[in-house]
Amino acid sequence: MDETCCAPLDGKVVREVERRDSDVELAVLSKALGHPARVRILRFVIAQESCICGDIVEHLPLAQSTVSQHLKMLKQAGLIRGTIDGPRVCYCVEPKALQRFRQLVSGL
Amino acid sequence: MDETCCAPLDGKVVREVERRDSDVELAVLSKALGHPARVRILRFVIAQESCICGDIVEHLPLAQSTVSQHLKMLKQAGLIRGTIDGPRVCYCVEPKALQRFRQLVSGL
DNA sequence: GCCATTAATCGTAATTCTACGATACGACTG
DNA sequence: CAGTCGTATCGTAGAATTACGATTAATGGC
Repeated sequence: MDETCCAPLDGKVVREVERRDSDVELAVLSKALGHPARVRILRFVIAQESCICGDIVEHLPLAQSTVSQHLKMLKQAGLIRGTIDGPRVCYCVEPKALQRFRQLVSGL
Repeated sequence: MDETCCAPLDGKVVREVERRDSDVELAVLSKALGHPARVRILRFVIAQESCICGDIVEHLPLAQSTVSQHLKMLKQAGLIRGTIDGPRVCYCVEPKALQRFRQLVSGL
């Protein structure tokens, strides 16, 4: 076995790595909300607490395909989740991700 | 005088406009932190509380011109301020903007 | 099974971002 | 006043984002 491979990291190194991870984590979440349409979508989803994609499209001055793209980005960042409900897709917020975002921003 | 011009808005309209403004406001701030390098720069500036541009460049694996670009974006979003200090530029955080960002994210 | 409905994906054009080296600019130093 | 140091800006190439219409895929009703 290679001693250096899995040797325990000291506290300083651990914190260093964690900090860099959280740089990326915060950047990913921030980027997801880096467009007004996505802020609006997220707020709408939170307000409605469960909402069908079509409702979001109606609520925004954007094409269905564009909204779908924005939803995809929010989903990839982990901020929302989409569950299939018959022929529709029901979107809802992912509270843990939102909480994590709050935590990271508060911790700045 | 045109009555419709400066007529008082009713509460509903005011809240509507405020909400849309804050969509953009949150998007602008989020976008500024939508890149790991900028998160790292902001954290560095906060940690050092006052720091020379050159120190930031040393601290990141990026060219000086790239760092300067990122600083410009953070400045344009209002998150940092740069004051000229002799031949150098001293960057520091803009606490009000940071506080506003926290407020907007908490309010989601 | 066929059709309508709903949402995702594809293709594409225009714009913006990211990174770099090179260059310009402003302010001290000798 | 010439030179140096620290930053900003310019030019540019490649990647990513944003928007749309057209198409595809999946589901439920007839």
